[in-house]
Amino acid sequence: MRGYHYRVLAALDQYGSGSQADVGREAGIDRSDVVATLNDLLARGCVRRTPDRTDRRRNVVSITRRGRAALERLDVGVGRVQDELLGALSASDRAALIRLLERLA
Amino acid sequence: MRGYHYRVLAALDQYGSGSQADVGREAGIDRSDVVATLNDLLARGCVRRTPDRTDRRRNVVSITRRGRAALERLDVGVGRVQDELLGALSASDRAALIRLLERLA
DNA sequence: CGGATGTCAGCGTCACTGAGATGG
DNA sequence: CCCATCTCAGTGACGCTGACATCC
Repeated sequence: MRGYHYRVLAALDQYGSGSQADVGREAGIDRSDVVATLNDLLARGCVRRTPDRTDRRRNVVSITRRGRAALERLDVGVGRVQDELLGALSASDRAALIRLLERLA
Repeated sequence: MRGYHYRVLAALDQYGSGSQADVGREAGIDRSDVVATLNDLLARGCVRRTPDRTDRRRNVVSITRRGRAALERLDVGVGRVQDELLGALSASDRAALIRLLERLA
């Protein structure tokens, strides 16, 4: 899986089901790229895509049990990489860096 | 111009002339990509590429007057973008962020 | 011989644009 | 009518790999 898959799964986990456009906005991914990413995740059984009957333009996307399990594994990996990347920093330095970056964001 | 062009010009300005492999190492760019980047810069008259007579495997790359002028214009633009990006931070916050990032690097 | 250099072709990822069809 | 949504095709930038010929 790539960054796009991780971001989509994380967005679905955090914000719950939504239209593809919603997912794109939450994950910071262009609508065009959401399509292909969801196709991949669908092939892996990580998400569901069901037409919205109240608004026939939309698909409602939701995360599956497999998707949640995959997300947990990815979180572990991301945490490990993050610890390695930030290994040179103390806990308070790490917090300071995150605070500064959040202000930029 | 793209990031690669900027990084090559900046490396030549900082470290002086060198082989293409040197430039790549200084700018953090793969040897393969250095070739195409130098071709572009050559077409713009920003660099020179001359065979090294003491080591016939090498080309010696150096920055031209045009290249230095281009680099100065790019520096201005980068500075403006940087000020905009970091606008939310005080001077001391900015210094703190840079120090933390340098430790990661 | 091992190792460095320059070059080329190709691939994967992220990010964006433009267009079209459908529907609110 | 305007606007949102989903989809597709294409492009650019960055970064990397593998291969090859050449030369130290």
